[in-house]
Amino acid sequence: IPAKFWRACAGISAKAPVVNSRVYYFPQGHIDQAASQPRNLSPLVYSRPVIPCRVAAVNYFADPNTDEVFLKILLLPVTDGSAQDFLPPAVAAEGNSGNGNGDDEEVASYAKILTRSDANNGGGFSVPRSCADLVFPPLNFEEDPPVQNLRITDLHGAVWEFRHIYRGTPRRHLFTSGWSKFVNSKKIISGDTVVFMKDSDGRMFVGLRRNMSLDDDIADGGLDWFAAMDE
Amino acid sequence: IPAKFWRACAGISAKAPVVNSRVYYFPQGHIDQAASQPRNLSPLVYSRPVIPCRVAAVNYFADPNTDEVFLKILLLPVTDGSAQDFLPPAVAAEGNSGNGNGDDEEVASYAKILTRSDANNGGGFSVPRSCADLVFPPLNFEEDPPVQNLRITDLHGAVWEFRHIYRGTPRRHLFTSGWSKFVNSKKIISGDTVVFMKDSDGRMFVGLRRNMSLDDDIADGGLDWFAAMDE
DNA sequence: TTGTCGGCCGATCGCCGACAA
DNA sequence: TTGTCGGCGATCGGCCGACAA
Repeated sequence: IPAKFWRACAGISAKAPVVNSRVYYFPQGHIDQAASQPRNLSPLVYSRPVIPCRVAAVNYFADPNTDEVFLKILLLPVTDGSAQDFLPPAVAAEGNSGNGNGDDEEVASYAKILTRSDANNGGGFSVPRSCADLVFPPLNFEEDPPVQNLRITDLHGAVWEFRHIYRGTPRRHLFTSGWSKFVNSKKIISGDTVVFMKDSDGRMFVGLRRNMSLDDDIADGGLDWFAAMDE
Repeated sequence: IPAKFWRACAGISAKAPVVNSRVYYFPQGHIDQAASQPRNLSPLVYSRPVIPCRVAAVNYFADPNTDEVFLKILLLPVTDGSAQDFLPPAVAAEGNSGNGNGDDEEVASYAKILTRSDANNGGGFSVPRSCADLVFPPLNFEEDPPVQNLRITDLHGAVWEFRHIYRGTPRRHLFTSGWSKFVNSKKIISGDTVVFMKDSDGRMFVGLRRNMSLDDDIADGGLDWFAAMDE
């Protein structure tokens, strides 16, 4: 997926490492915290607690089941001086747009944590005013009520249609038809976050951030298996 | 699963080989027709088109997803004369009741191919008269209407509850409440077959036979990878 | 005896404004 | 500005007898 969408979905606190920057890799931390055990690692990797590396590639993905975004980071150990400009072509093709692909283009985005009313009740979604202003096409307010159908693409390319209406007393923006199908299909629950995005061509996208805390479990700062080296 | 249930569900045309009988095994036929490739076979197996074998074990199973019954058959090649009474304990424990386990006990069973009304419409099931007589407890016909709740176990031990009622003009046996939940949960469609069974203790069971023919594709005689040898 | 149909009743879904935080 | 609630109309599931094959 494009890096700009990854950043919008992952949130401000998530940072992707810069390609060709140098980092420290902590094998034991990786083993402890990874959901799946890392594979294809030479036994030599475990022989030291920390390994200086160069970030050879960073690729952006969205989980096909949960829509959660994640990174694949290719690290190459640096022996401090030799052969540092060896650039493998391996991962580069897998996650499209590693970088340099329209990355300067800006993306308008708005993230909202879903309330119980958004996720469970009546099947509607209360659109925050600034979300409607920032990413959705302006309504024709001379209609009564103002209403439009939005076609929004998720991170896998599937298109979802939402009825966007401005009504009620006092007036507010709402998603009605199409919203509950989206919620049920994605198994979204209150506390999860939806991220609406619009690229410079006006195309709209939607991503998800799952609520990682039945009891505010994991701290907000990321679980890093690497740390940036001081230059 | 017990062999008696396997036989009731598989139908009259399916035949399980007799343990210790001699058969011919056709490796190429197995490879051609098997959904999954056979594993752990010595390359020697493929060196000949047909291999004389002894049936060492036959075990009865029901697919956890489709409820379809199937067999696991352990074949041992016979070298014609030597070491024929070598009996491995391998598969014997896996599918309970290989044989000899209450196999003489009789099972009343009734199989019905589901009509569109059974599978799609209104959510009811038209119980054939003889099915009700053979396997379900008799209703109290002095009630109006005669009605009872049946608790029927599937081949994985899960219990399903059906409301069995005798009503309508003219009177007929029907399943109402509980039937559609069963149909939806098992993904049953018209053309599939349900098999109702009752053991000698009056416990009732239900199995399924899926309709293997979008266009009456496969002939009725089984796909045998072995053939009985003449004695 | 039993497959299919239309009627109909109740449950659920989901769109709505009211109201208050 | 927006979260939650009760109302209520439309839709759907599913129980029913009628009727015919």
